[in-house]
Amino acid sequence: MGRFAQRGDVFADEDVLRDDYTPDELIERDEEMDDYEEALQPTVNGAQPRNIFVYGETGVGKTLATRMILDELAEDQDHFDDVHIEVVWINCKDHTSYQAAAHLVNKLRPDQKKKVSTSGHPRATIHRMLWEHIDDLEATHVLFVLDEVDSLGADDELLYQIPRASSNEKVNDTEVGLIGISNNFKFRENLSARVQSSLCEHEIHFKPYDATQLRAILTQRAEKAFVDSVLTDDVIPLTAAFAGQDTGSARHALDILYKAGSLARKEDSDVVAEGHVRRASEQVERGVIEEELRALPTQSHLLLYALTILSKSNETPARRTRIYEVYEAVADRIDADKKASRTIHNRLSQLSLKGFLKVTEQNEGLSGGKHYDYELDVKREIVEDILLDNSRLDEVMIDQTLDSYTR
DNA sequence: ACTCCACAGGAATTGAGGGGTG
DNA sequence: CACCCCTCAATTCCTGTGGAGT
Repeated sequence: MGRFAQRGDVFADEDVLRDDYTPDELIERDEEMDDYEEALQPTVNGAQPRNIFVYGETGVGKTLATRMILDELAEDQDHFDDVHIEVVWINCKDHTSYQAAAHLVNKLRPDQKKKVSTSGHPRATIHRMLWEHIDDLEATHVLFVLDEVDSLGADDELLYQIPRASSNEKVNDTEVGLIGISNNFKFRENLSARVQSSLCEHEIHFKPYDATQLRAILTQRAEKAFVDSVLTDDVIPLTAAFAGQDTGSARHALDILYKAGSLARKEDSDVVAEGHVRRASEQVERGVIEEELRALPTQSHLLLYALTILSKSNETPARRTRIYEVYEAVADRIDADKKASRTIHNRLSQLSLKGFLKVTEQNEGLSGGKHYDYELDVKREIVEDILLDNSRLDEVMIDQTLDSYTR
Protein backbone atom coordinates (compact mmCIF):
# COMPACT_ATOMS: atom_id res chain seq x y z
CA MET A 1 0.00 0.00 0.00
CA GLY A 2 1.35 3.38 -0.94
CA ARG A 3 0.99 6.57 0.95
CA PHE A 4 -1.50 7.99 -1.48
CA ALA A 5 -4.86 6.64 -2.43
CA GLN A 6 -7.83 8.24 -4.04
CA ARG A 7 -10.82 8.11 -1.84
CA GLY A 8 -14.08 9.80 -1.11
CA ASP A 9 -13.52 13.51 -0.78
CA VAL A 10 -15.55 16.27 0.80
CA PHE A 11 -14.33 18.61 -1.93
CA ALA A 12 -15.81 18.66 -5.38
CA ASP A 13 -13.46 21.37 -6.56
CA GLU A 14 -11.27 22.88 -3.89
CA ASP A 15 -9.77 25.46 -6.25
CA VAL A 16 -13.01 27.39 -5.96
CA LEU A 17 -11.92 28.36 -2.45
CA ARG A 18 -8.58 29.68 -3.58
CA ASP A 19 -7.72 33.30 -3.56
CA ASP A 20 -7.17 33.61 -7.30
CA TYR A 21 -10.42 31.97 -8.31
CA THR A 22 -12.82 34.26 -10.11
CA PRO A 23 -16.47 33.54 -9.40
CA ASP A 24 -19.00 34.18 -12.14
CA GLU A 25 -20.73 36.77 -10.12
CA LEU A 26 -19.59 39.20 -7.49
CA ILE A 27 -22.09 39.37 -4.70
CA GLU A 28 -22.69 41.77 -1.84
CA ARG A 29 -20.80 44.57 -3.55
CA ASP A 30 -23.58 46.27 -5.50
CA GLU A 31 -23.02 49.69 -4.04
CA GLU A 32 -19.34 49.66 -4.81
CA MET A 33 -19.95 48.42 -8.33
CA ASP A 34 -22.39 51.27 -8.92
CA ASP A 35 -19.75 53.70 -7.71
CA TYR A 36 -17.32 52.17 -10.07
CA GLU A 37 -19.65 52.39 -13.00
CA GLU A 38 -20.22 56.05 -12.31
CA ALA A 39 -16.51 56.73 -11.99
CA LEU A 40 -15.79 55.11 -15.32
CA GLN A 41 -18.61 56.80 -17.18
CA PRO A 42 -16.53 59.78 -18.38
CA THR A 43 -14.04 57.39 -19.94
CA VAL A 44 -16.81 55.53 -21.70
CA ASN A 45 -18.15 58.79 -23.03
CA GLY A 46 -14.78 59.59 -24.48
CA ALA A 47 -13.95 62.35 -22.04
CA GLN A 48 -10.81 62.57 -19.97
CA PRO A 49 -10.85 59.69 -17.46
CA ARG A 50 -11.34 60.49 -13.82
CA ASN A 51 -8.64 59.03 -11.69
CA ILE A 52 -10.00 56.53 -9.24
CA PHE A 53 -8.69 55.62 -5.85
CA VAL A 54 -10.08 52.40 -4.41
CA TYR A 55 -9.45 51.56 -0.82
CA GLY A 56 -10.51 49.01 1.76
CA GLU A 57 -9.03 46.28 3.93
CA THR A 58 -7.60 43.11 2.42
CA GLY A 59 -10.10 40.55 1.23
CA VAL A 60 -13.07 42.84 0.72
CA GLY A 61 -13.29 42.43 -3.02
CA LYS A 62 -11.41 45.43 -4.35
CA THR A 63 -9.28 43.59 -6.85
CA LEU A 64 -12.03 41.24 -7.91
CA ALA A 65 -14.51 44.07 -8.40
CA THR A 66 -11.99 46.00 -10.45
CA ARG A 67 -11.20 43.03 -12.62
CA MET A 68 -14.86 42.34 -13.24
CA ILE A 69 -15.89 45.85 -14.04
CA LEU A 70 -13.00 46.28 -16.45
CA ASP A 71 -13.83 42.99 -18.11
CA GLU A 72 -17.34 44.24 -18.66
CA LEU A 73 -15.99 47.47 -20.00
CA ALA A 74 -13.78 45.60 -22.41
CA GLU A 75 -16.73 43.62 -23.70
CA ASP A 76 -19.09 46.54 -23.97
CA GLN A 77 -16.72 48.81 -25.78
CA ASP A 78 -17.17 46.87 -28.99
CA HIS A 79 -20.32 48.89 -29.36
CA PHE A 80 -18.75 52.25 -28.62
CA ASP A 81 -18.12 54.82 -31.28
CA ASP A 82 -14.69 56.39 -31.46
CA VAL A 83 -13.61 55.11 -28.08
CA HIS A 84 -10.96 52.48 -27.69
CA ILE A 85 -9.89 51.74 -24.14
CA GLU A 86 -6.81 49.77 -23.20
CA VAL A 87 -6.17 48.57 -19.68
CA VAL A 88 -2.74 47.97 -18.26
CA TRP A 89 -2.71 46.21 -14.94
CA ILE A 90 0.17 45.71 -12.56
CA ASN A 91 0.55 44.72 -8.98
CA CYS A 92 2.87 47.08 -7.18
CA LYS A 93 3.65 44.74 -4.36
CA ASP A 94 7.37 44.81 -3.62
CA HIS A 95 7.99 47.42 -6.27
CA THR A 96 9.22 50.93 -5.92
CA SER A 97 7.74 53.70 -7.97
CA TYR A 98 10.60 53.27 -10.42
CA GLN A 99 10.22 49.50 -10.70
CA ALA A 100 6.48 49.82 -11.16
CA ALA A 101 7.12 52.10 -14.12
CA ALA A 102 9.51 49.57 -15.60
CA HIS A 103 6.93 46.84 -15.16
CA LEU A 104 4.35 48.93 -16.93
CA VAL A 105 6.75 49.26 -19.83
CA ASN A 106 7.24 45.51 -19.87
CA LYS A 107 3.51 44.94 -19.85
CA LEU A 108 3.35 46.95 -23.02
CA ARG A 109 6.17 45.01 -24.65
CA PRO A 110 4.86 41.73 -25.90
CA ASP A 111 8.30 40.67 -27.07
CA GLN A 112 9.89 38.75 -24.21
CA LYS A 113 13.40 39.53 -25.36
CA LYS A 114 12.95 43.25 -25.25
CA LYS A 115 11.91 43.55 -21.63
CA VAL A 116 13.66 46.36 -19.86
CA SER A 117 15.57 45.72 -16.69
CA THR A 118 13.88 47.02 -13.58
CA SER A 119 17.00 48.75 -12.47
CA GLY A 120 19.91 50.60 -13.91
CA HIS A 121 18.18 53.01 -16.22
CA PRO A 122 17.64 56.63 -15.36
CA ARG A 123 14.11 57.19 -14.28
CA ALA A 124 13.37 59.62 -17.06
CA THR A 125 14.33 57.01 -19.63
CA ILE A 126 11.80 54.56 -18.26
CA HIS A 127 9.11 57.18 -18.31
CA ARG A 128 9.92 58.14 -21.87
CA MET A 129 9.64 54.50 -22.93
CA LEU A 130 6.29 54.34 -21.23
CA TRP A 131 4.93 57.33 -23.13
CA GLU A 132 6.19 55.92 -26.39
CA HIS A 133 4.41 52.66 -25.79
CA ILE A 134 1.21 54.44 -24.93
CA ASP A 135 1.39 56.22 -28.26
CA ASP A 136 1.99 52.93 -30.00
CA LEU A 137 -1.19 51.49 -28.56
CA GLU A 138 -3.20 53.88 -30.68
CA ALA A 139 -5.98 53.78 -28.18
CA THR A 140 -8.08 56.76 -27.29
CA HIS A 141 -7.88 55.91 -23.60
CA VAL A 142 -5.43 53.99 -21.48
CA LEU A 143 -6.28 53.01 -17.94
CA PHE A 144 -3.44 52.06 -15.66
CA VAL A 145 -4.48 49.89 -12.76
CA LEU A 146 -2.02 49.90 -9.91
CA ASP A 147 -3.00 47.21 -7.46
CA GLU A 148 -1.56 47.57 -3.97
CA VAL A 149 -0.31 51.05 -4.76
CA ASP A 150 0.45 51.65 -1.13
CA SER A 151 3.56 49.55 -1.43
CA LEU A 152 5.08 52.22 -3.62
CA GLY A 153 5.62 54.14 -0.42
CA ALA A 154 6.29 57.82 -0.25
CA ASP A 155 7.82 58.08 -3.69
CA ASP A 156 4.92 59.31 -5.79
CA GLU A 157 6.74 60.34 -8.94
CA LEU A 158 4.95 57.78 -11.08
CA LEU A 159 1.58 58.66 -9.60
CA TYR A 160 2.35 62.24 -10.39
CA GLN A 161 3.45 61.61 -13.94
CA ILE A 162 0.73 59.26 -15.17
CA PRO A 163 -2.29 61.57 -14.85
CA ARG A 164 -0.33 64.37 -16.43
CA ALA A 165 0.96 62.44 -19.37
CA SER A 166 -1.63 63.73 -21.78
CA SER A 167 -1.58 67.35 -20.69
CA ASN A 168 2.21 67.58 -20.72
CA GLU A 169 2.38 66.50 -24.32
CA LYS A 170 4.21 63.37 -23.32
CA VAL A 171 1.71 61.35 -25.28
CA ASN A 172 -0.40 62.37 -28.24
CA ASP A 173 -4.03 61.57 -28.88
CA THR A 174 -4.42 59.34 -25.85
CA GLU A 175 -6.10 60.12 -22.57
CA VAL A 176 -4.51 58.45 -19.62
CA GLY A 177 -6.35 57.43 -16.48
CA LEU A 178 -5.22 55.89 -13.24
CA ILE A 179 -6.92 53.45 -10.94
CA GLY A 180 -5.12 52.94 -7.65
CA ILE A 181 -6.09 50.12 -5.34
CA SER A 182 -4.92 50.26 -1.76
CA ASN A 183 -5.34 48.30 1.44
CA ASN A 184 -4.23 51.19 3.41
CA PHE A 185 -6.26 54.31 3.32
CA LYS A 186 -3.68 56.24 5.26
CA PHE A 187 -1.57 55.88 2.16
CA ARG A 188 -3.24 58.93 0.72
CA GLU A 189 -1.97 61.05 3.55
CA ASN A 190 1.61 60.16 2.77
CA LEU A 191 1.35 61.51 -0.73
CA SER A 192 2.40 64.98 -1.62
CA ALA A 193 -0.39 67.46 -2.15
CA ARG A 194 0.21 67.60 -5.88
CA VAL A 195 -0.64 63.90 -6.18
CA GLN A 196 -3.42 63.71 -3.62
CA SER A 197 -5.64 66.06 -5.53
CA SER A 198 -5.21 64.34 -8.85
CA LEU A 199 -5.18 60.72 -7.75
CA CYS A 200 -8.27 60.95 -5.66
CA GLU A 201 -10.72 62.56 -8.03
CA HIS A 202 -13.05 59.71 -7.39
CA GLU A 203 -12.83 57.55 -4.32
CA ILE A 204 -14.46 54.20 -3.81
CA HIS A 205 -14.51 52.76 -0.36
CA PHE A 206 -14.94 49.02 0.14
CA LYS A 207 -16.28 48.24 3.56
CA PRO A 208 -15.40 45.04 5.40
CA TYR A 209 -17.98 42.30 4.97
CA ASP A 210 -20.27 41.61 7.88
CA ALA A 211 -21.19 38.08 8.90
CA THR A 212 -24.37 38.07 6.81
CA GLN A 213 -22.54 39.04 3.66
CA LEU A 214 -19.82 36.53 4.33
CA ARG A 215 -22.45 33.87 4.69
CA ALA A 216 -23.76 34.67 1.23
CA ILE A 217 -20.29 34.60 -0.25
CA LEU A 218 -19.41 31.33 1.42
CA THR A 219 -22.65 29.78 0.26
CA GLN A 220 -21.93 30.82 -3.30
CA ARG A 221 -18.49 29.26 -3.25
CA ALA A 222 -19.35 26.22 -1.18
CA GLU A 223 -21.89 25.10 -3.72
CA LYS A 224 -19.16 24.47 -6.22
CA ALA A 225 -16.32 23.65 -3.90
CA PHE A 226 -17.90 20.90 -1.85
CA VAL A 227 -19.71 17.71 -2.65
CA ASP A 228 -23.45 18.12 -2.07
CA SER A 229 -24.57 18.12 1.56
CA VAL A 230 -21.22 17.41 3.20
CA LEU A 231 -21.40 20.66 5.09
CA THR A 232 -23.41 20.50 8.26
CA ASP A 233 -25.80 23.38 8.76
CA ASP A 234 -23.71 25.40 11.15
CA VAL A 235 -20.48 25.32 9.17
CA ILE A 236 -21.09 28.37 7.02
CA PRO A 237 -22.68 30.59 9.67
CA LEU A 238 -19.88 29.77 12.08
CA THR A 239 -17.15 30.41 9.55
CA ALA A 240 -18.80 33.68 8.62
CA ALA A 241 -19.03 34.65 12.26
CA PHE A 242 -15.35 33.94 12.91
CA ALA A 243 -14.12 35.86 9.91
CA GLY A 244 -16.67 38.60 10.37
CA GLN A 245 -15.62 39.34 13.92
CA ASP A 246 -11.96 39.18 13.17
CA THR A 247 -11.28 40.79 9.81
CA GLY A 248 -14.38 41.03 7.68
CA SER A 249 -12.28 39.55 4.92
CA ALA A 250 -13.70 37.11 2.43
CA ARG A 251 -10.24 35.68 1.92
CA HIS A 252 -10.00 34.93 5.61
CA ALA A 253 -13.41 33.26 5.61
CA LEU A 254 -12.53 31.17 2.58
CA ASP A 255 -9.25 30.15 4.18
CA ILE A 256 -11.07 28.88 7.22
CA LEU A 257 -13.61 27.04 5.13
CA TYR A 258 -10.91 25.44 3.05
CA LYS A 259 -8.93 24.45 6.11
CA ALA A 260 -12.03 22.98 7.72
CA GLY A 261 -12.58 20.94 4.59
CA SER A 262 -9.06 19.62 4.51
CA LEU A 263 -9.20 18.72 8.19
CA ALA A 264 -12.32 16.72 7.49
CA ARG A 265 -10.67 15.04 4.53
CA LYS A 266 -7.59 14.19 6.54
CA GLU A 267 -9.75 12.51 9.12
CA ASP A 268 -11.71 10.64 6.50
CA SER A 269 -14.83 12.27 7.76
CA ASP A 270 -17.96 12.14 5.63
CA VAL A 271 -19.02 15.59 6.64
CA VAL A 272 -17.48 18.90 7.57
CA ALA A 273 -18.72 19.83 11.00
CA GLU A 274 -18.58 22.64 13.50
CA GLY A 275 -15.54 21.17 15.23
CA HIS A 276 -13.54 21.32 12.03
CA VAL A 277 -14.37 24.96 11.63
CA ARG A 278 -13.28 25.83 15.13
CA ARG A 279 -9.97 24.11 14.72
CA ALA A 280 -9.53 25.54 11.26
CA SER A 281 -10.09 29.05 12.54
CA GLU A 282 -7.41 28.61 15.17
CA GLN A 283 -4.97 27.14 12.72
CA VAL A 284 -5.51 29.88 10.20
CA GLU A 285 -4.92 32.52 12.80
CA ARG A 286 -1.80 30.85 14.11
CA GLY A 287 -0.61 30.19 10.59
CA VAL A 288 -0.78 33.86 9.68
CA ILE A 289 1.26 34.85 12.68
CA GLU A 290 3.82 32.13 12.09
CA GLU A 291 4.26 33.03 8.48
CA GLU A 292 4.86 36.64 9.26
CA LEU A 293 7.26 35.84 12.06
CA ARG A 294 9.20 33.51 9.85
CA ALA A 295 9.57 36.10 7.15
CA LEU A 296 11.29 38.57 9.45
CA PRO A 297 14.99 39.26 8.99
CA THR A 298 17.56 37.77 11.33
CA GLN A 299 18.04 40.98 13.25
CA SER A 300 14.37 41.07 14.15
CA HIS A 301 14.60 37.46 15.25
CA LEU A 302 17.48 38.32 17.54
CA LEU A 303 15.43 41.10 18.96
CA LEU A 304 12.45 38.85 19.55
CA TYR A 305 14.77 36.40 21.17
CA ALA A 306 15.99 39.09 23.52
CA LEU A 307 12.36 39.77 24.35
CA THR A 308 11.64 36.12 25.11
CA ILE A 309 14.59 36.01 27.47
CA LEU A 310 13.37 39.08 29.26
CA SER A 311 9.92 37.64 29.35
CA LYS A 312 11.17 34.42 30.93
CA SER A 313 12.82 36.27 33.74
CA ASN A 314 9.78 38.46 34.21
CA GLU A 315 11.53 41.58 33.11
CA THR A 316 8.88 42.51 30.58
CA PRO A 317 7.62 45.01 29.83
CA ALA A 318 11.08 46.37 29.29
CA ARG A 319 12.38 49.64 27.99
CA ARG A 320 14.54 50.09 24.96
CA THR A 321 17.93 50.39 26.69
CA ARG A 322 17.39 47.21 28.63
CA ILE A 323 16.26 45.34 25.53
CA TYR A 324 19.31 46.63 23.72
CA GLU A 325 21.63 45.30 26.41
CA VAL A 326 20.19 41.85 26.13
CA TYR A 327 20.15 42.07 22.36
CA GLU A 328 23.86 42.92 22.34
CA ALA A 329 24.61 39.95 24.55
CA VAL A 330 22.62 37.63 22.29
CA ALA A 331 24.29 38.96 19.17
CA ASP A 332 27.73 38.47 20.72
CA ARG A 333 26.84 35.00 21.72
CA ILE A 334 25.98 33.77 18.27
CA ASP A 335 28.47 36.02 16.55
CA ALA A 336 25.91 37.98 14.60
CA ASP A 337 26.25 41.58 13.48
CA LYS A 338 25.52 43.99 16.23
CA LYS A 339 23.49 46.92 15.00
CA ALA A 340 23.40 50.42 16.42
CA SER A 341 20.89 51.35 19.02
CA ARG A 342 18.91 53.56 16.68
CA THR A 343 18.53 50.67 14.26
CA ILE A 344 17.23 48.39 16.94
CA HIS A 345 14.89 51.12 17.93
CA ASN A 346 13.54 51.17 14.38
CA ARG A 347 13.07 47.44 14.43
CA LEU A 348 11.20 47.66 17.70
CA SER A 349 8.72 50.07 16.20
CA GLN A 350 8.34 47.86 13.15
CA LEU A 351 7.61 44.84 15.28
CA SER A 352 5.07 46.81 17.28
CA LEU A 353 3.44 48.04 14.11
CA LYS A 354 3.04 44.49 12.91
CA GLY A 355 1.45 43.60 16.20
CA PHE A 356 4.13 41.31 17.59
CA LEU A 357 4.96 43.64 20.40
CA LYS A 358 2.77 45.57 22.74
CA VAL A 359 3.90 49.08 23.53
CA THR A 360 2.96 51.25 26.46
CA GLU A 361 4.05 54.81 26.77
CA GLN A 362 5.55 55.68 30.11
CA ASN A 363 6.53 58.93 31.64
CA GLU A 364 8.29 58.87 34.96
CA GLY A 365 9.43 62.44 34.92
CA LEU A 366 12.75 63.18 36.50
CA SER A 367 13.28 59.65 37.72
CA GLY A 368 12.69 57.91 34.43
CA GLY A 369 11.87 60.35 31.68
CA LYS A 370 9.60 59.54 28.78
CA HIS A 371 9.93 56.17 27.13
CA TYR A 372 8.12 53.14 25.81
CA ASP A 373 7.74 49.79 27.47
CA TYR A 374 7.76 46.78 25.17
CA GLU A 375 6.53 43.25 25.67
CA LEU A 376 5.68 40.31 23.46
CA ASP A 377 2.15 40.37 22.15
CA VAL A 378 2.14 36.84 20.74
CA LYS A 379 2.50 33.58 22.56
CA ARG A 380 6.08 33.04 23.63
CA GLU A 381 5.98 29.43 22.47
CA ILE A 382 5.13 30.45 18.91
CA VAL A 383 8.03 32.85 18.84
CA GLU A 384 10.36 30.21 20.22
CA ASP A 385 9.23 27.66 17.65
CA ILE A 386 10.02 30.02 14.83
CA LEU A 387 13.36 31.05 16.25
CA LEU A 388 14.39 27.46 16.71
CA ASP A 389 14.06 26.36 13.15
CA ASN A 390 14.90 29.57 11.43
CA SER A 391 18.11 30.87 12.86
CA ARG A 392 21.32 30.02 14.52
CA LEU A 393 19.60 30.13 17.85
CA ASP A 394 19.36 26.50 18.69
CA GLU A 395 17.65 24.63 21.46
CA VAL A 396 20.53 25.03 23.88
CA MET A 397 20.54 28.75 23.60
CA ILE A 398 16.83 29.09 23.99
CA ASP A 399 17.14 27.39 27.33
CA GLN A 400 19.81 29.71 28.60
CA THR A 401 18.70 31.88 31.42
CA LEU A 402 18.98 35.59 31.41
CA ASP A 403 21.96 35.47 33.78
CA SER A 404 24.25 33.92 31.23
CA TYR A 405 23.56 36.79 28.88
CA THR A 406 24.20 39.61 31.22
CA ARG A 407 27.36 38.53 32.92
C1' DA B 1 6.32 77.30 36.98
C1' DC B 2 10.21 75.46 35.72
C1' DT B 3 13.52 71.53 35.06
C1' DC B 4 15.26 67.85 33.08
C1' DC B 5 15.29 62.75 32.44
C1' DA B 6 15.36 59.26 28.92
C1' DC B 7 14.12 58.51 25.54
C1' DA B 8 11.16 58.96 20.48
C1' DG B 9 11.55 59.59 16.03
C1' DG B 10 12.78 62.95 11.93
C1' DA B 11 16.58 64.30 8.60
C1' DA B 12 20.52 63.61 6.19
C1' DT B 13 24.22 60.82 4.78
C1' DT B 14 26.78 56.74 3.67
C1' DG B 15 27.95 52.62 1.52
C1' DA B 16 27.26 48.18 -0.41
C1' DG B 17 24.78 45.86 -3.98
C1' DG B 18 21.49 45.44 -7.60
C1' DG B 19 22.05 46.89 -12.52
C1' DG B 20 22.63 49.94 -16.92
C1' DT B 21 25.21 52.20 -21.51
C1' DG B 22 28.97 53.00 -24.71
C1' DC C 1 36.42 49.14 -18.68
C1' DA C 2 34.70 53.74 -16.95
C1' DC C 3 30.99 56.02 -15.48
C1' DC C 4 26.12 56.37 -14.16
C1' DC C 5 21.52 55.08 -11.94
C1' DC C 6 18.39 53.13 -8.27
C1' DT C 7 17.60 50.99 -3.51
C1' DC C 8 17.71 50.35 1.10
C1' DA C 9 19.53 49.29 5.58
C1' DA C 10 22.38 51.36 8.75
C1' DT C 11 24.29 55.16 11.05
C1' DT C 12 24.98 59.67 12.94
C1' DC C 13 23.12 63.79 14.53
C1' DC C 14 19.65 66.17 16.38
C1' DT C 15 15.29 68.30 18.00
C1' DG C 16 10.93 67.37 20.53
C1' DT C 17 8.27 65.89 24.53
C1' DG C 18 5.46 65.37 28.96
C1' DG C 19 5.11 64.87 33.66
C1' DA C 20 7.56 63.89 38.45
C1' DG C 21 10.23 66.35 41.15
C1' DT C 22 11.71 70.68 42.88
